[in-house]
Amino acid sequence: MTERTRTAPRQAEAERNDRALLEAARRALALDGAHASVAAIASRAGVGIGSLYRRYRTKEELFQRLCVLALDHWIDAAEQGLAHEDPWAGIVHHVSACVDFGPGTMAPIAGTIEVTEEMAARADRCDEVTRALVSRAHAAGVLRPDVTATDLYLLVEQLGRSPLPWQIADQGRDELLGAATEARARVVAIALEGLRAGTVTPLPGRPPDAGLLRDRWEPLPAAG
Amino acid sequence: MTERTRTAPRQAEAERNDRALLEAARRALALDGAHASVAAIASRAGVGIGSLYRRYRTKEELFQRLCVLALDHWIDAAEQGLAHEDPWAGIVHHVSACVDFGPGTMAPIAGTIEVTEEMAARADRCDEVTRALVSRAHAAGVLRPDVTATDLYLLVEQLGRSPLPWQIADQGRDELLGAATEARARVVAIALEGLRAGTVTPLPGRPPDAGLLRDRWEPLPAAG
DNA sequence: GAAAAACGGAGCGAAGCACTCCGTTTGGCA
DNA sequence: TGCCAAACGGAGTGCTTCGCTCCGTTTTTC
Repeated sequence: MTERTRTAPRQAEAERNDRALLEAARRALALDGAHASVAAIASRAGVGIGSLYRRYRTKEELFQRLCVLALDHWIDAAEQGLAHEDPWAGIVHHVSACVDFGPGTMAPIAGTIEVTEEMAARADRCDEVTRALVSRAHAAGVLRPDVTATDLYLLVEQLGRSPLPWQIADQGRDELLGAATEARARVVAIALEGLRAGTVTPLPGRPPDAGLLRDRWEPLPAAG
Repeated sequence: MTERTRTAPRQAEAERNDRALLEAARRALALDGAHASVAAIASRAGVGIGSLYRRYRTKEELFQRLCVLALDHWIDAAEQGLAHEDPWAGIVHHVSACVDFGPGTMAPIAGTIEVTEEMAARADRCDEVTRALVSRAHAAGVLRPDVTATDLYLLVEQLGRSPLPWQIADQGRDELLGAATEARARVVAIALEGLRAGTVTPLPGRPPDAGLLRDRWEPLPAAG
């Protein structure tokens, strides 16, 4: 098959624009949460509003797509972690990769958009793969035994919500961007160290229920 | 002086309202960042908009007051930490107390309000007292030596930005609120464990510059 | 029962929102 | 070279939400 994968230049631009849009949406969401506006996203991506709406029929559709990508990223990071021979290195890889993408960024829009089947399926797979990562590390004795997969999720969500790098980028203080990213990496390293086995102080309270993370996404039953 | 501190009932209500306003503002800021609206704050506090504006001439003034309170809280927590005999317990107390109040909540409005002298003075004192807490722990050998005061600040800011409890409260899922708070405490405990001396992996990169935290608050020099 | 003080919220002009519509630009092809 | 389809950017639209003012009401005091 001598299939020519020649991409038309206009089509290539469209693809670049799509990537820029999703990246911009991710940043806007990290900075402004649920109040992120389509105008801000398009402008940040260097793309006209018209082009945004040619690709996504509504703002909600764009956000849903972004959620799918974030979940995919999470799954990939976990699978790559499982591919590591060293279970501890697997955890480290997973957490670091997730924090960089920032799945916690999606949390603020929980409950404001409809959960598609695509999203739900990805979320299930997330649970699966994360639990596998955690139990392998538990079995190897490298992860503190009282940490659950839900604990890990919350930690990653928390660490990924650092607005500092994006805030600095948004303010145009580019000379500080490297320093901000480095600083965040240090915080992640500290937290990772706290996950290691061999600690003395047990975690407080009961292990968190996984439903805690899911329920946010369901529409509210009724108003009081 | 037999000064009668009898408080008029109407004056007591005013005080209660003020407290409710500040608490509501804190929550609104945690949930909506810089987009938090005065209407939402007043409504959440169960107070009329008119009453809000009788106490604070502008939204900015309210936020400035809130920043002062947050900085005071930070300072108090550090001083109480220093009062502990055990340097490690001091760190733990400081971090836990700060996360509960959530000074990281103020980060999103950095650069959108003018920094008053009151705020600047408090910020200086914060630096001072935090550095004291950290160096005492370093001297005692209980805090990992490569952690700086700025690292600690970033960690606390990060941990304090957990939106989960407030998000759940906002959605009216009160039955989950306790679980959410407990879950957050576990994450904090994990991070604290990572601060302990005796860890093997050194922190990546160079120690962060303190200016990283300050520059956000200064108005931008000019638009590109 | 009148003055003072604190209250809640309707209303205002301005700003911001999601989204539509359309004139322009670009590359492929006869 | 001229024409068409495709992708483009952004002004315009109706509507919501914003910060804030203004005012009628309620409560306390004397």
